[in-house]
Amino acid sequence: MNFLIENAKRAQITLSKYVVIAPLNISNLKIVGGVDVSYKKDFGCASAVAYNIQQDNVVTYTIYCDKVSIPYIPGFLAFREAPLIIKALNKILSKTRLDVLFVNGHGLAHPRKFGIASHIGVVFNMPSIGVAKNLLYGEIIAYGDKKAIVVNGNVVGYVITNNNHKIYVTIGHKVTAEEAMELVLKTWKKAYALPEPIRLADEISRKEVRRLAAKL
DNA sequence: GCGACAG
DNA sequence: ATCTTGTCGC
Repeated sequence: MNFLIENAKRAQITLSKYVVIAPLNISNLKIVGGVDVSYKKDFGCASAVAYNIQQDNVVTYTIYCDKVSIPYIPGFLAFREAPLIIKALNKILSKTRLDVLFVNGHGLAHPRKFGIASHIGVVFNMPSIGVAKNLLYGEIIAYGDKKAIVVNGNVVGYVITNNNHKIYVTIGHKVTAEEAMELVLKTWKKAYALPEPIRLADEISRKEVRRLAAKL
């Protein structure tokens, strides 16, 4: 089966209508999830991590690996990674609840306002936030001491810095741009390039890919 | 046509 | 994202 970009575009445009931008009320949040995928050629491993932000520790985590058939195409990352992420998420949701999910990539800072963070959030009807190391779409506008990520005149997220590290935080689903930024700042340790839930998912998925690749 | 381009 | 060991530096 071939991957048809025109069909994928229509799917994104249609699904983007289901994205909700609303306050999450992050003050009492406890379990923050993080997901990421690592690869070895066309073999990928997704990891989902549940992180307790009140106790600063990992509650549990899951892994799901499989061959991937769709290549990385800018603007269509979700079609490559979502199949693995969905499996890892279903596994972790059978063990714990997640109050919000951090996804490695963008949410509304996307040509069709439907980056992978929004995609996963809508599919699971769960609050989600995009965390990316590079910009895909949108412009950066400084407002005082903050740098907003703007798409079609709307602030969809913020650029935040930590030592030498810079990350782009955007609305995925069921959260506001300000809350997304606050929540990421709250889980971002100074020594690392990414907030804990995603940093750990990245570390676990990468180790798993290497472990399995060594057995081949 | 040219340049940009999450992971 | 990944290819890739040890090594230079804070």
